[in-house]
Amino acid sequence: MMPAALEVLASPRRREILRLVWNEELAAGTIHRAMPDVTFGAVSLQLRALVEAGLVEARAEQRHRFYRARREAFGPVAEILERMWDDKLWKLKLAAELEETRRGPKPRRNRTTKKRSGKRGR
Amino acid sequence: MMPAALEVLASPRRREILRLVWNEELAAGTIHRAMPDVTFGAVSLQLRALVEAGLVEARAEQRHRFYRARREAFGPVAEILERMWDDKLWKLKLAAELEETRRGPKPRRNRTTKKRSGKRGR
DNA sequence: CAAACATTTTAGTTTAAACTAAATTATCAT
DNA sequence: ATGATAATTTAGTTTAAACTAAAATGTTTG
Repeated sequence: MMPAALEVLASPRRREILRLVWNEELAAGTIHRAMPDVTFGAVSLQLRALVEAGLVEARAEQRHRFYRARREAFGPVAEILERMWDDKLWKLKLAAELEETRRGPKPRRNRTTKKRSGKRGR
Repeated sequence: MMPAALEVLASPRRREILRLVWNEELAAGTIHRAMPDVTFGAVSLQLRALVEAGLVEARAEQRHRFYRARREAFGPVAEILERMWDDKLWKLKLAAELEETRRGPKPRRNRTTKKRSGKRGR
């Protein structure tokens, strides 16, 4: 548990993702489907932050990338998080925080990355 | 330990303050003197955040206000923090983070709140 | 190879956090 | 009251986080 991890855990959005990949490995797309209020891109960026902090692992398989929590990396914090997720009151609190904490542009509607032409090589 | 506390712990500055008032009660001014790179006002605001999160208690005595950590409120996190503070490597990390994390206007120099006229009633 | 799918990356926008400077409040001493 | 000291509060500034939209990357399938 390094100081950086505390920063990562501060975000309700990242905690929400963490909860999803706590007990099972999930593909990025599956994680995104569980939080339709943000774009796929946003989820991908948060997943990156979690991986860089060493809290989550990624595994590529075919077109998918599967993510799961590295529970060993949490130490005593694992307990705190699990208790939070079990507690109904805290579930409500998380919902409220996600509402509040939404940053970036004002809420719009349909949240998948929109394709357009699809040309241009690098 | 509520979700809000995780947010509060995310700030290196607040963790620095917390460390100071972990084992002893200190006046706001004493705390500020220990971190001369920020103004008294900035310290006061962070103290407020810590008190509002229930992590720190304040006691008024004469012209002073004494602050101390409410260690009961930390649960398993207390251990994490104490280990962080004991660890020499983490001490270096904290210094680096404080350097990095300095927000607000670019660094200037002398950091006490400057007085001016001092009139004007409310 | 093109098209579809799964995901990441980039560039730019909005919002909130951490801060500063100054003003204000509060207490004590003269 | 006036002044000195201790701290808080307010208003405004800067920076970084969370996000969006679009483009890019990589993989599988026809």
